Amino acid sequence: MKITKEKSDQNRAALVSAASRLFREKGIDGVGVAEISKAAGLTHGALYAHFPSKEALAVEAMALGVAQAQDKLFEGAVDGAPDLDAFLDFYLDPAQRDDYGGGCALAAAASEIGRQDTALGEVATRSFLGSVELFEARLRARQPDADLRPQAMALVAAMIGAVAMARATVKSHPEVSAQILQGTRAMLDAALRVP
Amino acid sequence: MKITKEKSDQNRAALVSAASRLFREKGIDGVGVAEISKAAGLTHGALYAHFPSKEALAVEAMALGVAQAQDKLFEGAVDGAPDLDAFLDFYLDPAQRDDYGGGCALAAAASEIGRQDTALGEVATRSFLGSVELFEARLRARQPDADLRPQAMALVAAMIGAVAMARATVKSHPEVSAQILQGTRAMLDAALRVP
DNA sequence: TGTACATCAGTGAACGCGCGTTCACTGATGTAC
DNA sequence: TGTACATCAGTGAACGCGCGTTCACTGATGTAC
Repeated sequence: MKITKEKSDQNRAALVSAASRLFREKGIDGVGVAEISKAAGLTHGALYAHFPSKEALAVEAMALGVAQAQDKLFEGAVDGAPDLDAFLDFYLDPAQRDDYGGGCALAAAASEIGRQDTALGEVATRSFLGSVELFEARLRARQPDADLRPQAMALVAAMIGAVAMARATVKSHPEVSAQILQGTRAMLDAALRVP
Repeated sequence: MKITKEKSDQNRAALVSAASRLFREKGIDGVGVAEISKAAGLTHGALYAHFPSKEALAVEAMALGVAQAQDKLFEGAVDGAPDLDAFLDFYLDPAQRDDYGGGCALAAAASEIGRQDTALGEVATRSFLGSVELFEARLRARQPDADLRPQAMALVAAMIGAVAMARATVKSHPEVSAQILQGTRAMLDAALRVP
């Protein structure tokens, strides 16, 4: 049966939201369209009224994850400048490591993105560069003239790699996992500290 | 038909080798037992004469990848001390980034390991800690007394994260991908340089 | 405002397909006498 | 050394299952008159 435009939009958003959470939790290959649709309170057929394919849904789901992360980043913003230290505290906390579904989409999908279609890599790169710019701005406070882009990229990649490796190690060696996060926090602190 | 013990051992090794390469290329969920068996010159039934499940094969395949990486590391060893700089050159080179099947298993599976069974995380952690020890030994040359473990862990995770993100970005933004590798190389150089 | 009807989001059965795993069978190997 | 036979790695058909996608159908919505 046909439903109101408003309800249809809600359903679409519910699909993207469920996909965003489930893809991060179980990986893109690890969850099917039936499970996503069910989580959104629909049947799988309805999914194809909104998206041409699972892949197209994955791209939108990744974009939502990115948008949510930016919202979180600018939550504690003062004068438009986000609180980078608070963000690092949040990002490198064991709670974020253990929250696949609500955590960082890049860390959750890091090694899968390169194997998926280019559109997903496009969205992932945009998200990555968003963080890089924040780091770069912070670095510029102590080295105003240098080309700080590659260094900022290295720091963001390090942060993402830390969460990915912390997740890979936590089941068998929880103390190693914790040390990865701590060591990375200290490394980023040293690199970003304004003297 | 029954075959010689020697041939059987060769077939088993061929299965592990093919699995190691294909899992890194396509992800563990992205390749089936039929494809692995075919690549090893066997049918899928034979796989179950050697391994109880696909998962058990994945653990051995990861262990092989780790062993190969260590062999590579100790190739250029002088007095038992591997050439860390040469290893970094190799690891952060675009060629390694583009060689999923022959490259680093941790970078290829980073975000998948945590979702798989603990046995795989165990092997991955062992590999990770192997590299951490090398980095730690190098760091100790300039700071003999400090607790350098967390810092060494952060550097190794940064290196793996760099390759994972370089792979995620290379299709849509090759210049970003290259800068991630360059920036990480420079960061590791600075951290490891003996004054 | 009331009526007739085209629209289309959502349903659920069905599609072909490939998955991981099982199993009866084959037949050369390797062993026991 | 020669013969009889148990072993077991490998084959290939078959298992049930879940996958992504399609499609005929439903029926409330929203529009045209």
